[in-house]
Amino acid sequence: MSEKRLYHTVARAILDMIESGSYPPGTRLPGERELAERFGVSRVVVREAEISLEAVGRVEIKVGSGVYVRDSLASGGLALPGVTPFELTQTRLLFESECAALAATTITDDQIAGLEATVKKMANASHDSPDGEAADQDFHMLIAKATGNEANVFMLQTLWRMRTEIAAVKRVYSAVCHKDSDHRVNEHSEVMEALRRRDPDAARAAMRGHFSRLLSALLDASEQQAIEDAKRKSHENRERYLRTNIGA
Amino acid sequence: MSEKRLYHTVARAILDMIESGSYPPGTRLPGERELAERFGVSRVVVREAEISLEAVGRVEIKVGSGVYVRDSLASGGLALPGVTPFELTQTRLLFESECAALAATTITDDQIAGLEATVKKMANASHDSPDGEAADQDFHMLIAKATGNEANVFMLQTLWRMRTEIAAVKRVYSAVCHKDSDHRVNEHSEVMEALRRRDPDAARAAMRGHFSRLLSALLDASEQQAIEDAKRKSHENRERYLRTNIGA
DNA sequence: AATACACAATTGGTTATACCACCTTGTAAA
DNA sequence: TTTACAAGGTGGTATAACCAATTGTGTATT
Repeated sequence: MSEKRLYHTVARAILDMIESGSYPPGTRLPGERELAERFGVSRVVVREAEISLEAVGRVEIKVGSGVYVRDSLASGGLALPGVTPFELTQTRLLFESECAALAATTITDDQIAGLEATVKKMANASHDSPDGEAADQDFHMLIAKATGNEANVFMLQTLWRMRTEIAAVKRVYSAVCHKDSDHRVNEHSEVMEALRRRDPDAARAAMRGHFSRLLSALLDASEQQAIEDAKRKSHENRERYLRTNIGA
Repeated sequence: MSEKRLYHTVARAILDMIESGSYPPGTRLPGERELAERFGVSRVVVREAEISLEAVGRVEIKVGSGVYVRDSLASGGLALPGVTPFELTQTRLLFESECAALAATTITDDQIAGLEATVKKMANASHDSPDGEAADQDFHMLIAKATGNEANVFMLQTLWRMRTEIAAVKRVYSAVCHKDSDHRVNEHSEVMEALRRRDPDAARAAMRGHFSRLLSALLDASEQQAIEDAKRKSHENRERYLRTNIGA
C-alpha cells in the first residue's frame, strides 16, 4: 500500500472516492482543508493530488468555489469505446506479438540497450509504483518504435490510452499487475532476449506468452471476485478469448 | 493570455523550455529551487507545475535526483501521425491478418452472408467508385466486428481514419486501387472462403496475401512516378517492408 | 593506481502557518 | 421582492524549516 510519494496515494484515494460513486460527475468534493485532515496529511499534499487529477482531466478546479468531478466522457479527444480488460488484452496480444516479430528484423543495438534499461528499472521498482508502470509502457512503446513504423507507434499509443483512460480497465489492470510484477519482468526479459538474437518467431512467441499469461491472470482475478452467476460468464470468456492462440 | 493560476503559467513555461529543444528527452531540468527563483515564484508553485506535467506523462520525477524530460508519448491523442502509405499498409497487414485468423473461430453465418454481400457489391461497382470504396471498408470492418472484440473494431476504425484523413495516404491509395479492383475482389473472396471454412490459418494467409500484393502495388506505383533518385529509396523500402512476411 | 567506503551536498517530499483573491451565501437595506 | 453588501468559505501563493533518498566526492584501504 505504501507509495513512494504521498500525493500519489492521496490522488488514488480521491480517485477511489470518485469511482465508488460517492461523488458523481458535477459534484463538488470536500475542501482541501477537510481532506487534509481526513487523510492525515498536509494541505499541500491534497493540493498536489488534486492538481495531478486536474491535469488528467478527472476534476475541474474552480477558484474560490471548490473542485468538481468532471464527466469522464467529455475529457476531450475522441471517445474511447467501452472495452473490457479482456478485449484490450486480446487485441494487444494480436498486435504487439506481430510488432515484436517485425521489430526483431529492424531493431538496433541502441534500442535493445533501451529495452534492457526498462527491464532493469522495472525489476528495481517497487510493486505497482508509478515508476514500474512507466517502465512497462516504455518497454512496449520502444518495441513499436523499433519497427520503424509510425503507424505502429500510433496504434500502440491508442491501445495504451485505453489502458489508462478507461476507468474500469485501469482498475482491473492495476489490481492484477500488483501481484505479478515478477512474472512481468521475466517475460519482458524473454522478449528482449529474442529480439537480441533477432529471432522473429521467438519474439512473437515470447510476446504471445506474455499476454496469454496476463489474460489468464485477468480471468482468474475476475473469477475470484465473482459469485456463482459470474462464474458461468467467466467460463465462456475463457473459452472464447483463449481461442486467440489458434495457429500461432 | 495569462492563466488564472500561477502554476499553469509555470507549467506552460517549463513546457516551452522543453519543446524549445533546450532540454531533450532524458535530460534533467533545473531543480525546483532554481526554477522558483528564475520564474520569481515560490517553490510550491514550481512543484505543482511539475506534478501536473508528471500526471500528463511529460516528465518523470525521481526523488533525490531531479525531474527528467520524458520521451513525448501521450501528448496530443487527437492528431494523426504523418504516416506513409507503406507504413499504414504494413500495419494493416500485421493487424488485420491476425483479426482474420481470430474471426475464423468466432464468425457467425449471418456475418459471412454480410461479407458475401460486400464482395458482390464490389464486383458490380465501377472502378474506383465511391460504392466500391465503401464496400471495401465494410468488408474489413465486418471482419473486425466478427472477432466480437470492441477494441479490434476501434483499432480498425483508427486505421481507416488514417487511410481517409491523411491527404498523402488517401491520394496514393486511390491511385493504386483504381487499377487493381479485380485483384481486390478475388482476394476478398479468398479471405471470405477461408472464413466460411472456419480455417484460421487460411484466413490469415489470405489476408496477408491481400496486403502483400497491395504493398507491392504501392511500391510499384511509387517507383513509376519517381525518377532515378527515388528508385534507390524504393528499393530500400521494398526490402524493409516486405520483410514483414517473416515466419508467417 | 584502483577500489571501497563514509560523509556531505543536492534534490525532491512534506509540514506548518499565514495571507490574499475570489466565490458563495445569507442578511439587511431599498 | 429586489438589491446591496458583508462575512465566511475556498482555492492560490509565499515562506521557512525539516525529512529522506540520491549523488558526488574525498579519504582510506588495497
